[in-house]
Amino acid sequence: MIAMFALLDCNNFYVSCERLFQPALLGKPVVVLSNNDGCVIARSDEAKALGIPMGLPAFKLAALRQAHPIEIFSSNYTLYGDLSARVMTTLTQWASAVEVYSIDEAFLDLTGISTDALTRYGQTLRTTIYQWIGIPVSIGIALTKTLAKLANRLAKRSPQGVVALTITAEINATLACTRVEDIWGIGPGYSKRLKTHDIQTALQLRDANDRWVRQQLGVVGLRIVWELRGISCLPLELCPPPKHSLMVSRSFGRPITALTEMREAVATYMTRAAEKLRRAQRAAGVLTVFLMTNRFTDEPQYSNSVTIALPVATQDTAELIRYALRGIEQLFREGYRYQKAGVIVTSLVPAHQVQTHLFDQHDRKRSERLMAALDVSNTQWGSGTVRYAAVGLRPQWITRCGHRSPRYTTRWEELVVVRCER
DNA sequence: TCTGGGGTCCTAGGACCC
DNA sequence: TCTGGGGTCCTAGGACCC
Repeated sequence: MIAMFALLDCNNFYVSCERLFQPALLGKPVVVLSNNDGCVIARSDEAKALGIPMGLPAFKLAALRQAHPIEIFSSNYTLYGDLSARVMTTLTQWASAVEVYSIDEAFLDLTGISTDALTRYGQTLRTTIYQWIGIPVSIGIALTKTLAKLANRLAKRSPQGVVALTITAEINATLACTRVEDIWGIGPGYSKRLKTHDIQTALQLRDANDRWVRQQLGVVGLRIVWELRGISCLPLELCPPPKHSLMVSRSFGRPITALTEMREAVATYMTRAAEKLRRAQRAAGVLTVFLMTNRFTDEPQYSNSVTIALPVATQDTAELIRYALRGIEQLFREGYRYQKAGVIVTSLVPAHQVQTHLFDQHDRKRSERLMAALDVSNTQWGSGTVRYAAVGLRPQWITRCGHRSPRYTTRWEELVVVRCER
């Protein structure tokens, strides 16, 4: 049986999440900003029509807002994550296999559905998602993931929101008018190289010589070419492979100059990373701490990192904070205005398979119980209810999020209030 | 004043081994 | 004088993704 893939993508996902609870925003230009309200990471169609590009620094919106009533939101990942989970859960009822590819995208296995029924199937799925959750989606269907991605691009522009790309003539026509940089997996580097060899379109790339492609773009590029030919090389990944690394890093709301504040920030990020580790049931064997000044200014620049091999892999917040602080003290130099810091944990191992050693002083059982209690408290009463003193009491450097909407679906005290008047 | 925060995979080259 | 060949592991860096 010939495999068939669908790519379902939530339209302007973050904007759609905001609109779900503020329907008055429908039809208006809306943007969502990155962490720290730094730059634009999601745009409504109306915002795109105004020429607002992805990644536009937020301060450049001010001029545009003089002329147009653009609505601005800070990122509200709690809300987006919850709505994403609802979409993904719904999908599992619709396909034999679902790969959650990102917060707003999923690949579906549609093998076995007859070719002429594919579009109808997609449309029913799309309607269901909109009725049940309220998020508009686009669906592209084709023989390979890479072609499904292209079909999805067409679907976004089609009124039905669903495109099945199964007829050879249509595939060829689509590839002929697709630029190489719009192919999934062809980034700026590869597309530049392809263009110097006068390969401009997906069709030209598909028909290129295998050996040449292998030499120019490696096996990754060759897989893409085969996928464009309709030969599936990228199977669905049904259970996400365990993570190898994990990072927590934020820009500061204002520059940090004092070590005391830097210590608080690093302890805070380390706390968050330890929580992520425990949720994933992993322990970290190596810890990297880094800091940097703002590279967009003329101020003196300094960035550096230090990597610490932990004697025993751990997921204990206190222990990790201890090493992280040691690291940051080593890195910190007076006289700079720091803009960002972060922690990366690597060499992750399953938490129950940690290799201890003879001289290990740490009471691992006690630590496990303590962390469990910490997590239960903070889940029940809100993040940061119980915390280590190192994170500080009232941080002044905290990430900006001046336009964040309520966490409508996950916090009782932030529920939507409906008033009925008679 | 103000420019995100996560991840993955592949490759080349060096160290080391037999 | 003449100095192999093949393998593994690790790391850094580059490419890509959302």
